[in-house]
Amino acid sequence: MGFTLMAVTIYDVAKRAGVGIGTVSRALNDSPQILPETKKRVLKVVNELNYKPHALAQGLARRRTGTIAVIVPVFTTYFFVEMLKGIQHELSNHKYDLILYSIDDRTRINSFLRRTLDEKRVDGVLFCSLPISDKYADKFITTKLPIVLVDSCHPQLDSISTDNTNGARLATECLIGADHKRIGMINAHTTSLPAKQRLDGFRQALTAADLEIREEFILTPEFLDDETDGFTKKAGYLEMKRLLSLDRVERPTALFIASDIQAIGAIMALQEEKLAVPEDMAIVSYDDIELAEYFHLTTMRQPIYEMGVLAVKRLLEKITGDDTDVIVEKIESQLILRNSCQIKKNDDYFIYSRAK
Amino acid sequence: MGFTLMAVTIYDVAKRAGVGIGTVSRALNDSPQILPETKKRVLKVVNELNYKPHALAQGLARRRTGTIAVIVPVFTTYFFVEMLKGIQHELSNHKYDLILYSIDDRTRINSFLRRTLDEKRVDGVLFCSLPISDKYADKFITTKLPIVLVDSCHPQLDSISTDNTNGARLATECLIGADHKRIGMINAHTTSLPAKQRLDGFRQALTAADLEIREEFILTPEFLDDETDGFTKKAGYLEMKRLLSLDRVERPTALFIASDIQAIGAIMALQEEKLAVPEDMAIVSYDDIELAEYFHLTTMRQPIYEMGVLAVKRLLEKITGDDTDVIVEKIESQLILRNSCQIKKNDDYFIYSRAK
DNA sequence: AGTTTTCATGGAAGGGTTTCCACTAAGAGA
DNA sequence: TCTCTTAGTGGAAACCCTTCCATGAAAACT
Repeated sequence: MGFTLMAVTIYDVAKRAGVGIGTVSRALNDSPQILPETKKRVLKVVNELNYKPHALAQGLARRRTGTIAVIVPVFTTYFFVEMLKGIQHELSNHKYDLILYSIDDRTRINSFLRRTLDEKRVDGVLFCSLPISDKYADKFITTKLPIVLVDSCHPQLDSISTDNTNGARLATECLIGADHKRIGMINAHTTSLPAKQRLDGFRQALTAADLEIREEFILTPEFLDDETDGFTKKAGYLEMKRLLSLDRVERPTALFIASDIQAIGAIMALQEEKLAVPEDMAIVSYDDIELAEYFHLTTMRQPIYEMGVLAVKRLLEKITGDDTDVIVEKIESQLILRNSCQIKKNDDYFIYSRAK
Repeated sequence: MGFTLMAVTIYDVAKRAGVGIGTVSRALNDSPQILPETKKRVLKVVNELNYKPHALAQGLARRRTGTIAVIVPVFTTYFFVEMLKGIQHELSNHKYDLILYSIDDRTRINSFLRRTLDEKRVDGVLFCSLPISDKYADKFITTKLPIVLVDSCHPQLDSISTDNTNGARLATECLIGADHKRIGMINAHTTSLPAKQRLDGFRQALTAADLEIREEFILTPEFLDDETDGFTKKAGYLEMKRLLSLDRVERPTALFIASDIQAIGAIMALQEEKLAVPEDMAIVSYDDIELAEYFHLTTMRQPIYEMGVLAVKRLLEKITGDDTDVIVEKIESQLILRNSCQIKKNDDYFIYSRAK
């Protein structure tokens, strides 16, 4: 069959099938405005010539591209991979392609957004784990370019995120339930919204249990690394070191740590002092990354994959029907119980061990 | 400024600047065929109207899209994340966008390739860790759509991959250097090219050291899971169990395991029998995934990030200059020495501990 | 001063679709 | 038999750019 060498267009198909180009287009796009037999004949020729519409030309004419943008911070972590998988999976059910932008410098968030808005290369945007300014939120609204925030939020935009405050409260309650009285927290920088919310939840739990909140037990990393907001192993290690410099009887017996990766750093600091988890220090953390299982961390798992799926579903709703109301969806996280926090028997927490 | 509401085109700019559309185009594309002052005036208007070329229209007219496709198997693993990071990073240096296709069913590899070929949505393809058939290799050649294989290869196509055979040989030599005589291997399915090559390297090392190759010490997972080729924790666990059913004096004292994740499964099997690494069983594995550090695995690290970078560089060369010769690049891996394989002193292996 | 070359410019053509409008032929209704 | 719908079709226009060709003016020649 040697003709496929030069691009075959809709005109070639039309000529060979003895019809007009409009008819070919109708045959291909399931238009009702076409005689079934004509359609059949056209499609036969389409197959013979192995004709495939040119995606760009289609996009230009249709004013939609069949592509969405996914903007994430540079993704080393399990978190984004899992989210991307959810997004990909759901997207592939709907014949959309995905253009991936990963941002390695937060000062350039806006330039990414502007480009996405201007170039008209995509039909919608998933904006993940990054803050969006009011100015750009507005631009998306006036331009009517659909956007859904994932693991982030803004009053005027659709978003899917987890309830960090509530999750942190649950995590802390787990420590309270194990009868700890002196409970502290290692947090990340509160410039990060999740960090701020997790702190709120921590406070709420203590208050509700009538426990004293001792500000010196709430630690925030001192050095500032813009990309990570302090969600690093090193930050956890250093803060734990700081805590351990306190006299034994004076320091907390249990800690809520804002992320697993910090918890792992903290555990290393404990190991250096030959201290055991949970006997010398009970720990509950957040995220349930892959490593958490190996460190027996009791931790809050976020349904990341599902967030990706939901975000795509919502985005496609906005793209197809022009649904204008704003839906802010909060997803509950789940406590994964492992050994880092001894808990009294007969508690009814859901016990889980990652299946593989 | 309120005019940006309806899409502003090159005609709007031309009219307002009092020039023709050709001139606007020339001003934007750094053509030498334009008077500097005219250019200045046009660019001023471009700014005033916040004009941005429509990416699709540009692509259609230029016959290139500024986008490349990256095709990977469904990516849970560190490996692909790292590779994607390398790719992204290098790509962003060159103003190219990335469309990500992740394949979750290998029987559909060809349909993905065909689509990429037909739709003309991308200027080039990076095809990662997947086999490509002769038929499609041919199609890429005749269509002249640039493609670079990463972590995979084909005689007629450009590729960047690591030297698995040599890497496996190095890994095995590490065990030989520690004076082990009964050395076995836990492999993955040899349907996977890397698995096959790692087995070759293993054999070469033993032969070169005049050690007997005992076929019963070479284990391959029995159950077949098409997506993973047996590179799983479970596969490692089961094969180690099988090995441990041998009498103690009869079984190997050291193992080369085809991947870290299998090694971790294997270690769990050892732990169940209260056996220690490396005292009861020395292990060297492959990949240096994030978990490897926590299990003190001596393992071969592949320069994955760099492979991504190199692949992009090569692909862009093929896209811009139409360089027709085929370059097959092999990258050396590096042995990361940790505790899972005791080694004699004064060996000159490069000692490394992952910096963070 | 006249002729040729060079250079900046305008705008048509082309890239490959979809969509809309105009047209025909056949079917329905009177 | 004649008119009014209606269904199916063809193709121009629109989508928005780049590129090429023609044009005219200025610069460089003779």
